[in-house]
Amino acid sequence: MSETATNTGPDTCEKILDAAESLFIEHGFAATSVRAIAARAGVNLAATNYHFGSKKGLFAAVLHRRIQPINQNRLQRLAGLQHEAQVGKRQLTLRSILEAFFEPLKEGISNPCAPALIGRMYAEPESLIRPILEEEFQEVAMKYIDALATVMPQVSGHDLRWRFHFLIGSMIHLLQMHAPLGSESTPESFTSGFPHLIDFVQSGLKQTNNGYDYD
Amino acid sequence: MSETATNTGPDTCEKILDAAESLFIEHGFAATSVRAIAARAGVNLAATNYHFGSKKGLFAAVLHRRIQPINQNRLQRLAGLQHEAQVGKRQLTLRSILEAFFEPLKEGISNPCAPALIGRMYAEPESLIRPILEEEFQEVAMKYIDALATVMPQVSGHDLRWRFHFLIGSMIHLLQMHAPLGSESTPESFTSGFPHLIDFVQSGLKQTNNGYDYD
DNA sequence: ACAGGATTCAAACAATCGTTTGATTGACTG
DNA sequence: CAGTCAATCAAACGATTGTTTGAATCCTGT
Repeated sequence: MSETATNTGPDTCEKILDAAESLFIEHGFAATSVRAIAARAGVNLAATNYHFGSKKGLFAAVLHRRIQPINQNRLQRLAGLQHEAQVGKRQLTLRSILEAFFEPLKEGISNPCAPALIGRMYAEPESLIRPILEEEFQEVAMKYIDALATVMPQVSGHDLRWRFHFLIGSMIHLLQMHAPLGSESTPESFTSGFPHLIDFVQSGLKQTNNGYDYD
Repeated sequence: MSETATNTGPDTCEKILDAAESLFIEHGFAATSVRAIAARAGVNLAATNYHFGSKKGLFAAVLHRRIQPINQNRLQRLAGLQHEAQVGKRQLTLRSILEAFFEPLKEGISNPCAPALIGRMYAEPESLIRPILEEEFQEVAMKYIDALATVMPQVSGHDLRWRFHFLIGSMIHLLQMHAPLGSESTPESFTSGFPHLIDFVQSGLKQTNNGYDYD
């Protein structure tokens, strides 16, 4: 993995990462060939194996480049919220936690296709993404579930984990932009669906169903 | 596609479908070879192309075999509910609609891996599954959204479609059994997560957030 | 200017891919 | 029994797969 980036213009590694990213989003991991990646990147076929070891290594690198800053942002925001709550400046709320979790997806990311990439990631076979997912995501999930537990003390840890699970599912489905059946899958449909996502999962997490009111 | 099933034992077509199904679930479409399918099915390599035309044709057949009875069950149940409501026997409720939509997934299906297959389906590239999805799913989605609209008249059609979209996402995430991070992915985790799914999406659909109560 | 490590290159590696072919089998019909 | 058609078979088709090789080239530090 090259560390020298003194030259102007995109580094070879970055060119490969960019090309691989777009192709993985489009066709998935297995259906994307290393040759197609090298061709789109405009580099030699052997460059991929030289810089990333293997096709799987490249896949992990592509994911890490996008997920890392998002999760770092998530942790920073959550820590900020918890600090504000501790000094009594502003109390921790469910919605503030959800916004801290979701908004890093749509802002600050250099490339707007980062959400699409994360959506596609969940579409790969478990054997491929499970190790990556545990490595990249475990800390964030744990800390956010803990934070949710503090604002929803009446919900058991077991139930809360399930609800968080469906939160992820709703998010992934928006990121994959399996558009609402019939409508178009545009980049804007992600940002426009964003408020709906927050409202949906907020209600799902709270679950104010009183048990008798089922209509 | 053979129609003669006078012999005892599984038909060649069924053996291929069973083998393909398990392999598609395990590795996805692109990462599953026709040779691996034929080997697991115990049939000749050429049998797949003979009976299903192509690998894609086999994929569509595998999906159709599982989705068709589920969606038929969904439509029957919904029609039954609407009939009961029309004759005043029992009024239509949100939960009854949700149960009519979800329960066909876990019952009556000959093979318990049908849910897993549907989960995997959504993991394939759009270009592959979009036509299948529109063909198999459009009617059910439309009718259920209409039914939801009658029990939630205060929600606009636009909002309702988004909420239904997240309902699907939550369901898919459970079907794919991307287990709650760290825990095991077992067939039982699907049935045990089922009530949580219904509770979650029921709250998400209703959205009793009053706008001021955010904690 | 020169040595030396990092990078790029064309070419080839063995393996596997989806699909097709043409012969062979088996069961049923006339 | 002869004839017919669907089904199965071994074998091969050309194309593409991920990866490796060894020489050529670039860039840096002395």
